[in-house]
Amino acid sequence: MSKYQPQEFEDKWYSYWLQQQFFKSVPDEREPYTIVIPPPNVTGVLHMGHMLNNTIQDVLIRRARMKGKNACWVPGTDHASIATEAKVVAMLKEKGISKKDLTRDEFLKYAWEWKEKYGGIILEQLKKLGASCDWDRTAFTMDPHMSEAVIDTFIDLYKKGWIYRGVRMVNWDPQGKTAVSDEEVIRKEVNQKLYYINYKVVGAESQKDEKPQVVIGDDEKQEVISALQDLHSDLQEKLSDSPTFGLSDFLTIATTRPETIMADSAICINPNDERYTHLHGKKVLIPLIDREIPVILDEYVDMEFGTGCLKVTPAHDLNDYQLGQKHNLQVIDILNDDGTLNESAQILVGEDRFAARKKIAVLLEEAGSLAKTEDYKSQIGFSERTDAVIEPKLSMQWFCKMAEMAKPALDMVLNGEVKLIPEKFINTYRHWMENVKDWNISRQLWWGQRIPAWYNEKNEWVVAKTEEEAKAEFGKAGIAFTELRQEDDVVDTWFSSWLWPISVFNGIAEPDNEEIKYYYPTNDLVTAPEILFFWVARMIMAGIEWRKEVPFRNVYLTGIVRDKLGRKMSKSLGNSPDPLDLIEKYGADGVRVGMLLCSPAGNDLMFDESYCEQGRNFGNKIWNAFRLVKGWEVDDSLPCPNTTSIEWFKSRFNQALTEIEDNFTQYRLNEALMATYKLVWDDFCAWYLEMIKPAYQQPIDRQTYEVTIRYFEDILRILHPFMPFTTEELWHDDLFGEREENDCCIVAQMPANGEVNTQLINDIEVVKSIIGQVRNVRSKNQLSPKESLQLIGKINSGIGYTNYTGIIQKLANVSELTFTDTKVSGAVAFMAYTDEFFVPLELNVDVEAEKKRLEDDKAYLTGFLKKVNGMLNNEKFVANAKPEIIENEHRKKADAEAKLAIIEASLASLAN
RNA sequence: GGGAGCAUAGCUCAGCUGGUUCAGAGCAUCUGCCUUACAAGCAGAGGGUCACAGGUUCGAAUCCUGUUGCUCCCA
Repeated sequence: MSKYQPQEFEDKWYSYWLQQQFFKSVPDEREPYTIVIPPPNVTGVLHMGHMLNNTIQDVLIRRARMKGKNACWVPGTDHASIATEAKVVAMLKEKGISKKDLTRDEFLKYAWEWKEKYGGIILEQLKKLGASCDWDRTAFTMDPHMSEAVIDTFIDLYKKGWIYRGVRMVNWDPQGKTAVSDEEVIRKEVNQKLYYINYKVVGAESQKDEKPQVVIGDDEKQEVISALQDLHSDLQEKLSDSPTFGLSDFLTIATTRPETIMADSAICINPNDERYTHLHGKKVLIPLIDREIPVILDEYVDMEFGTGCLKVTPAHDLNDYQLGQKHNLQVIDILNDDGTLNESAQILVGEDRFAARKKIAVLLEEAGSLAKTEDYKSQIGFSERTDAVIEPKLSMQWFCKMAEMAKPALDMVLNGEVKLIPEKFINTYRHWMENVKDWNISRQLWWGQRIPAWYNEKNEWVVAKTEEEAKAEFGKAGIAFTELRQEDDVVDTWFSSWLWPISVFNGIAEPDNEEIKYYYPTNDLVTAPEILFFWVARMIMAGIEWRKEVPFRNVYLTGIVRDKLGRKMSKSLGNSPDPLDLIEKYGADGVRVGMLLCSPAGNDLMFDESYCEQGRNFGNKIWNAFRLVKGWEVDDSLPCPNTTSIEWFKSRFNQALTEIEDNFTQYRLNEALMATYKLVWDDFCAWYLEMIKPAYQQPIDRQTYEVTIRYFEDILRILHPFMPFTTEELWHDDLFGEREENDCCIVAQMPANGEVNTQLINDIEVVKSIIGQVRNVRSKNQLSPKESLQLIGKINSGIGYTNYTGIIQKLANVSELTFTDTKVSGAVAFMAYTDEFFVPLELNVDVEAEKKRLEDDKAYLTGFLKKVNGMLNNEKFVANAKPEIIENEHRKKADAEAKLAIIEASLASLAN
């Protein structure tokens, strides 16, 4: 056997598993265990987030398979309408083809070609990781039956009155030329400028020097009046710096978007704003285009912000839109779908919104209407898909009502039908579900499921699955038509992926089919918290709506993969390693282990390549342990000297098994892995193998050999979910004898729980401590490990050392272990538990150092005892603490007193 | 601005509903070893006022309040 080179056997075993159809699942008598993959974007390539996510899913699915469940992991991709359409448009552009010149069908043909060519890349990459998906089930959100489910559910919701159509302010992506949902808008803080712009007040040529008209008939109030007039003058003076107040024939607004002034419908001020009472009922002129707009009053305006005058642009701002609705303002849309200015703007027509912003600032400056500019930071929305700045835009869209569906979906999480792991996400979930807004489901794209709505020439419309049915609907309603036109928009991709756990089993069209009944609800969903609302919440809604049952029992929310500096790994930052390079470098098993080592559930993980290195080193350790065992010759005439070691490891193994099981139950995969890691590395390799290992080139007895091979096989089983390739490779070594074609680690049964001899485990802990201390004596006295020592024990505990002398002698290199009832003088002494041990050395023992060590121990124990006694003498403690805790304190006291007595005795003997 | 969460060794994290002198694991670091399974290793060692300040309690990393710092979500 050669060095550990995992790359040499990974592909071989993956092909073998495929060939043996081990990933394939068909309904049978066994209990199902099902995971549907969060379908990666069809345009995507594997990134570290996928690596983490799919490693976890594969660990879960492999473990379930080995526990005798019918494990089914359904893979697939989603069609990612915006991202894919953008890719296809870009590809066509390179070929010199413009989307505008294509018909819908022609475009879709190109899109499908693109999808067939590139759409499967990410799934191929998952195979490198070892993902044991049932590839025969690979689904795509635009597969015919998946699309049909989307259309059917659309119609169903429409009939329930939960889908409606209306003009709304939507998040417009001018680059993707489509609306996107609120959840697809990413807010970022951006440095901007705040432009202060003067609007001329109509019919207010020269109020500047006028004193306020005060009409009071009472002469006696004259004093008050002149005082008021003085106050006014003072104010004028004080505020003369401010453009707002200097000229009462202008008002000044502050805006970050000067290019939209041509779309203004009003200026709004707060009625309580005393600075502006003179403007009530007035009209102003928009600079540059001189269109007259009213000044309106609304308490919505924040008097503190800017100048307190708000330009109202209903077509281009959500809040302004609402204000406009309230005050019946005109809506003037000056932007084209691509973000350029249209004819309604009158000026700068055809310019891009950002170019227009710069130019209009110059124009305003020249016209003397720009009072000043200031730097300003604010939150701007960006499209998740194209990163274009989102433009609030009014348009006709399709919406799905959420309130009715949100309620039961919330309840299912609150009552534990669906568990979120970690639980902290329940709060976030609840908050969102209680404040859920209607879902804009239409997208102005071609790639996706086309909305099944049909229009006649007058734009009257019906919702129907086919044109024929639509015609029938028109007929039924008695509405005339000559020709029907289908809605151009498609539905949001999430409107198909929310059906994913149902539609991959064709559960919408055939709700009673065998597969959906067997596999649904699925068991675990593993996904990122970012899409808790986008996707998870909506899948729960859809599940309840169409299956009357939640789609999964547990949602394991992974963290975000960040780099060492805590930055999210992303392509644009270039701080993400290529997962395939990592696999090449450390092996798939090493990367899998590396990912899991640093991924506590729900917390972000600070990924570093060194974790993969640790994973690879672990693989190497296992590999070499195997080489050791493989190299042994068996001599059948030898008796078995290792019964204690053999029994000890069995107990330790069973103990660890429980611990691992427990960690899995709580989805603490990193801890399950660490428990496995320590069992294998520390207990098996460092202790057990060392205990039983025959001397160099010596044979081993039959019994130890056979047992150890069985242990090794069990170890491969528990390691398999984490390290599938290495374990499968070793599984097939002829050390284990001939194996049937389908006898593979991947389908082996997980070891069952067994008995744990706690006494033995505790004893061995003491034995380990003895071994450690003998080694210490050696290194402190600069003795070679090869030099064997004598060891004498004075046993005060009840531990029966006869079973352990062999182990101690072997691992501590002790030539002779004897026992005595009296202290041994002139030897190095140490304690293990309450037993004393002496190592007689040729050289002089440093009595002073020995004394100091004992004094230190004594001081420690005295302090310890003092504390324990303090507690036991404290009436309140005895009165309040639980009995078992008090009992424990008594035991601590007894232990400490026993040790102390021994130390005292040692000190006394040293004094002689 | 509203809400949630986090703060423990150089790093990544355990530490459950207070109770061993409770402060722990892995990695990293340091020291000594190429001891024929493994230097991708072996044998040892060091390292923390559990963010800060109060409080509750016989007892606080753990519960409460405030402060600071960071993160996320929503507006």
